[in-house]
Amino acid sequence: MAQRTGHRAAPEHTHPDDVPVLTALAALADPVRIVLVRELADSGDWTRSCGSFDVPVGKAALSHHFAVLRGAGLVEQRDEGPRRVNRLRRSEFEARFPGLLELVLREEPTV
Amino acid sequence: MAQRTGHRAAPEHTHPDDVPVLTALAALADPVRIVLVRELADSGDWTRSCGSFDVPVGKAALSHHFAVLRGAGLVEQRDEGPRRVNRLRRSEFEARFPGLLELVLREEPTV
DNA sequence: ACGAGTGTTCGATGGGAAGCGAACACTGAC
DNA sequence: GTCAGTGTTCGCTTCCCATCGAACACTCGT
Repeated sequence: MAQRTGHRAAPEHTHPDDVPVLTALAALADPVRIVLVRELADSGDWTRSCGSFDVPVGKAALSHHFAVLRGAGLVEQRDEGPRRVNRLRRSEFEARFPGLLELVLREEPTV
Repeated sequence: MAQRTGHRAAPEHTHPDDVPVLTALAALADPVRIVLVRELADSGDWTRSCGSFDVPVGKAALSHHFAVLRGAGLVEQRDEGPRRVNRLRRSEFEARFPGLLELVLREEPTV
């Protein structure tokens, strides 16, 4: 049931509070996803669509990475017209895993 | 070169300062290694030999896990007679990755 | 010198995750 | 309605990592 107004199925979200540490760590232990999180942190909420990130992977893989980030409570998504815009759940994630996000963000951008 | 007194080759260590974030995260993103770190945190330095941990893996895998932990700057090892005793590099790791270790330690022991 | 206890290394196996291309679904503009 | 743009899903391949068993190395008793 739920609304069948022709809208696209809303993405499933997981709140950081419901995320095990291992899931959070695994989500962040990937080069591509780290880039996504960093770029997201440098942008305003709801300003970046999924396709607007500078990562060397195709659409399919990208979609998968965002699913992982959602599942780890790191990213919130909202449908805005044809595209899906993102927001880093900074405060919520920080409340659940103090210091973790900061750690990933304030790190060597260039390896 | 180096002492050839018949001693076993000392294990290679990596200082936390030389460890990339990704390596640290990847090292902690494993159930077995998390248990090792937690048990190690609850024990005094140099009191636990490699074989004294309650993890459901064989010696070979265990040895590998400790190598990973060493490579991530999480564990220091010293040969003591026939066994290899361990120490969690708590303060050094905490200085390099503030909050990370605490995060892993103060978490649901039972999933 | 021998044997028990402890760890490491080697080779092989299995499973899971990341990647791609193609096909499909939805939105908005024309 | 049709088309271009955007993302998801599906099937498949590839690669990496965790694991095991067996063999080897070292230390310490006896």
